[in-house]
Amino acid sequence: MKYWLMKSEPDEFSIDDLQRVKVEPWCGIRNYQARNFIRNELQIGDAILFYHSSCKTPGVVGTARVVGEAKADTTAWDPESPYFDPKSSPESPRWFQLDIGFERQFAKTVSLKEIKADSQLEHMYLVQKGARLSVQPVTEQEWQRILLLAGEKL
DNA sequence: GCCAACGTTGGC
DNA sequence: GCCAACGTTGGC
Repeated sequence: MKYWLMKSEPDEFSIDDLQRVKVEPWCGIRNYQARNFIRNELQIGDAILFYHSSCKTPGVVGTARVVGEAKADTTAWDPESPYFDPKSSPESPRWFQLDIGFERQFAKTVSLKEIKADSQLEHMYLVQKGARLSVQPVTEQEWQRILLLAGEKL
């Protein structure tokens, strides 16, 4: 089992939304590196740190799990969708999505500020300069450290 | 709202 | 294949 971090803008889709719907098709990824992770490396059962970005307190707010296989992102060929990409088609899909299931919401957000200040997390991809990937790998040590900072049981 | 750091596009 | 222009991300 692998560990990942996924970013979401809470104004668009928050951990509360995920808790409500239980399972969400994670679509709209339009970055090739993130696409490759989604399509090639994320597997059912993999664990996800759910991260809120572009908000008052950016940080990890809970966990989720991969619950579905990668499949073509149909929003890419929907002209009405904000994620429309004319270069993707049902015959040759360019973008992929997969189902994410709610796991837990932390009682306390592990803020980006805290993560940056933590010497054990200084190598996390998230805090590297210019790191913007919305889907990124996390080590088991980083996973455990984040849960510890959240005051959660592993 | 600003802007640094990237990624993408498209002319050449 | 180069690279300038443009678009996006996301913290502040």
